[in-house]
Amino acid sequence: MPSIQTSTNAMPQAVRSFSPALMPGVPRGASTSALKGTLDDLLQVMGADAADLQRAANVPMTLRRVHAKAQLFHEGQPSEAIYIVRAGTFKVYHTDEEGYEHVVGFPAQGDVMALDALNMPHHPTAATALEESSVYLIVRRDFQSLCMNAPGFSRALHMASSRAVKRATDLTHVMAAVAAEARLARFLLQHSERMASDGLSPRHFYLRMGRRDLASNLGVASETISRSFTMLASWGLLKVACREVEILDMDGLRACARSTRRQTDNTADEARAAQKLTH
Amino acid sequence: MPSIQTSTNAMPQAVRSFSPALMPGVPRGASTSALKGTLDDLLQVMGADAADLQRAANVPMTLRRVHAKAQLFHEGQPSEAIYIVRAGTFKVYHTDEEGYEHVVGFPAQGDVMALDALNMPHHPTAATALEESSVYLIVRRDFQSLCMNAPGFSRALHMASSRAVKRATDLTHVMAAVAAEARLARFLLQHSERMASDGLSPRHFYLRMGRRDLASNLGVASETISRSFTMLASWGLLKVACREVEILDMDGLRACARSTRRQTDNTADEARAAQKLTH
DNA sequence: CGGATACTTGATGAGAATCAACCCGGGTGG
DNA sequence: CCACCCGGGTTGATTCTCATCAAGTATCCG
Repeated sequence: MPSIQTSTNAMPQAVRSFSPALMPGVPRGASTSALKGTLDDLLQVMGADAADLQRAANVPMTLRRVHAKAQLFHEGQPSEAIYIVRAGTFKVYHTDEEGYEHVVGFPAQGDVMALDALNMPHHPTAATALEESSVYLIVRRDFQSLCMNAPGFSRALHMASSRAVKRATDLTHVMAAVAAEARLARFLLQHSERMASDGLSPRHFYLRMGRRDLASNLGVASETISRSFTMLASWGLLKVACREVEILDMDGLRACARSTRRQTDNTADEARAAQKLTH
Repeated sequence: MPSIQTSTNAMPQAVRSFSPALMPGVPRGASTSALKGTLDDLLQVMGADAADLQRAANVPMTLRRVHAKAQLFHEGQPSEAIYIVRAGTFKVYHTDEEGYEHVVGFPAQGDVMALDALNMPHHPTAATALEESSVYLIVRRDFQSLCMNAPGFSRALHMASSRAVKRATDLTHVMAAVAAEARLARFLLQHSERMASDGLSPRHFYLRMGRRDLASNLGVASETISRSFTMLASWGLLKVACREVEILDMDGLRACARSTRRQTDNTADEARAAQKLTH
């Protein structure tokens, strides 16, 4: 396993013991460590399988640090690279002609950004870091040669593309729910699954994005997100303190997320009943 | 340029002269022609650039015919292949636990299906043909060797993945619009652009999907789609006869699509005004 | 012709967008 | 140190769109 020294390298494994004061997490420790990356570390971050990993050469790769609230690339900028998140979280968004910005996703560790700009001259979206982050940067020229020479990279990229398509599709599933609480519930469940697959606690986590960005991502008003949070909390499904979320009743949350169409009386009671009996 | 004999091979170039009776298009002509495909034809369908095309070998590829309303793969089925649309149109959808089916997209010529199943054991979605169609089928084993040996294929696949991500993102943009007419307008505009990029008329086309599927894709009720169609038509933006759509005022339609937030009076008047002055 | 399916149109109720006020923590500057 | 502002978050009141139910029309297929 390759070792890399980066201040934002490892997520805190013990999530349940984080202190809210630490969470904004801007300059924890000295941020002066030089950033060095290797191809095999990149492949590992991307989730390549073992066969590809051991074939990977130990060539250096450029690892760029992105400060909180800094933007990695902006919309309309000529697209000359793709970015793989090494650590941290981003928000990818598109601002339409009226200035309204629609958040497309929140890429985190292992996600590839700007994939959609590969066959376009300009970026269709912008990306800003929600916290201290670092990304592998692969410019077009290196991209070509890597696909040719590094056997595992092309495969890993295909897999990452596959995940990206899956993610975007999942987002449409979230937005397909008409009820606001259902959308939020689906989002939280997806986030929970992602946490679990990253080896973190699936029931207790800290959201890196604000209500506004979350609302934009889910396609509702930010006030509605606020209300939905208090709704879910009042039903005993979760406990929420600003951006810190603890899921109390996973099955109840799933039941709430299931209701594609509106819950008139029966389905609402069913959801509440499900939450009652599991509790 | 490779030549392939398939009854559904070429889209009718003269779109403005199609007759509605022909459109359901079920068994137009003898459907007995043997299906043969080649790698370079596949690459051309996928939109590979010239450099890759001339390097492509003329190896045979399996081309599968899919009848209208037949399903190419169903949800939960073990994923063993990807599919590239050679001709026709599909609907890709996901049915949730309540039986409600959410249409994720309408892949057409050159689109790759089941990309999201590449890194999963089972298909997360199902696909059924909306008309007589044909697809290139690439099983996992061939997929691996193709990526290794055919230099252009891996590149073409990366480009196709890029487009797929872009498509999915665009869908979220469509669904982000709150007003139903805006969603429909955005969908029609995207469809128009796609028509144009396929060399067909961007102002006059025939929708292959029903209101129900369209509504599901856009995240609204089918009745609302119906109403939105009549709304847009009554504003003089387009002329619609069942599934045949003719865009009369492209700029007006764009103005309608722009309104992210609801149009109270002024924006509605603006849209109508824009439509007036262009007409 | 009968049944089914697709599409349209109408009436009604409910949920959410919008406007607005308020609370709170953190930063800034006096 | 306090006053102040500011952005983020919560909550309330009101308007309005859309989902839903329902009925009607048209079209296709057997």
